[in-house]
Amino acid sequence: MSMGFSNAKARVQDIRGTLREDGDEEVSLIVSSNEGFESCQSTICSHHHHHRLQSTISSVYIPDLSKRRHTMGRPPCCDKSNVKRGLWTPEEDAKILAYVSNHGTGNWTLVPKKAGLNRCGKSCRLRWTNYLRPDLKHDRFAPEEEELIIKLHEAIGSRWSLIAKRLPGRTDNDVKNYWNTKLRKKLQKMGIDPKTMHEQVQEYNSTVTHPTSWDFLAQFPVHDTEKLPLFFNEASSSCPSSSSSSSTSTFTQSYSCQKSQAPLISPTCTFTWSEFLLSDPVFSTEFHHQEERSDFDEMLSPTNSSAMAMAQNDLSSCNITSTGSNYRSVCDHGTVGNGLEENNNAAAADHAAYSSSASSFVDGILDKDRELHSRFPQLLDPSFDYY
DNA sequence: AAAATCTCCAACCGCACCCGT
DNA sequence: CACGGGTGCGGTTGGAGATTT
Repeated sequence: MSMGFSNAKARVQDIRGTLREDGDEEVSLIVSSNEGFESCQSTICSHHHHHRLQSTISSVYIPDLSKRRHTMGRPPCCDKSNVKRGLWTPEEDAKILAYVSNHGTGNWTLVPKKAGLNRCGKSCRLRWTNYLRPDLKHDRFAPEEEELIIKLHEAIGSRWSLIAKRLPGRTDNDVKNYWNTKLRKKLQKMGIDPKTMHEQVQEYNSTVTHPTSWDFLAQFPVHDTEKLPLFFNEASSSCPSSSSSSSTSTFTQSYSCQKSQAPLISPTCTFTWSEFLLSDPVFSTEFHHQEERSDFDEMLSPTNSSAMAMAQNDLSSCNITSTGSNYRSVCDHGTVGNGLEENNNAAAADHAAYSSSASSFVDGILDKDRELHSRFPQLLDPSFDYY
């Protein structure tokens, strides 16, 4: 049974909390739906930053109020305004939850009045969409999520809402904050300027209009789906040779030199961004909305597809290295040589250890970079010809 | 130990777009 | 077509807590 308040199928009838002797709080929710009433209980642990109810309606999110920061984003912009701003109290959260569960979302300007809140409607909407929504994740970003954010940002820039839609349970605000506080700095430390990368992609995209470039890149071969990132496996369901893959097999193939192995690849197994995006339940649903449709029509149109193709190319086939201030795709422009081909296999063999040692995508890149340099010191030789 | 600096992220702002009238 | 309310979105802020000096 999966419930979400956004469609008003479930209604919170009552919320009660009891403080236990150990400091944790016992929370009881009475939820009704068209399937009847349901009671669920959970414990808010004082040492956990966030919390989800563990029950059959685990999608209902109860924030850990004990750790809430008592800060404000900014002081009230208008003293004449009589509405409250700043952090939300548990009581206010409960009112929003109760209101949304009873009435659903929409018409947020009426919410404060109907819910008995001294807030502006916009603030209520933000609180719901960014924090209280039951389908939100409140745990740390996974390496797979990092990877996806980086690649999508490279392809489409800071269109956080679109990126967030590829990350179930994450809001645009989450992604944006994570990018600004973590990922951007990590990339910059590696000598990668994310802004420049995206601009280069855009520039390349604007100069390359010949459809064959898209055809070539879009059909960039996939050798072995078992080694592909998880989200590519999702997209490659049409590929007869695709098989299931564990979520740990995320990184290695991203650094393998696919292009040099093109002859080995079955021509029947291809990948396209449009397939990738449409294959996702979240995306495919959203794609029916006109706004997103126009966004992605634009993004995926033949004349604008090279950016996505480049990103796809990068994702599926490139050997990313970070040497000094350079960020380059070793295999982008030609054969690298037997060494790297060999390395592809070696990298696959090393996959398990590699995945477990890398704490994040970026860390993974750095690890892989070091590994490559130790295996193939000729890559560091200035006379080495990539082309 | 205290001060300075950095990190994180919830919340805000303001613009643009959608949609009904 | 114009208007206005509602909503979506990206950029920005600011202060508590963490870390460094």
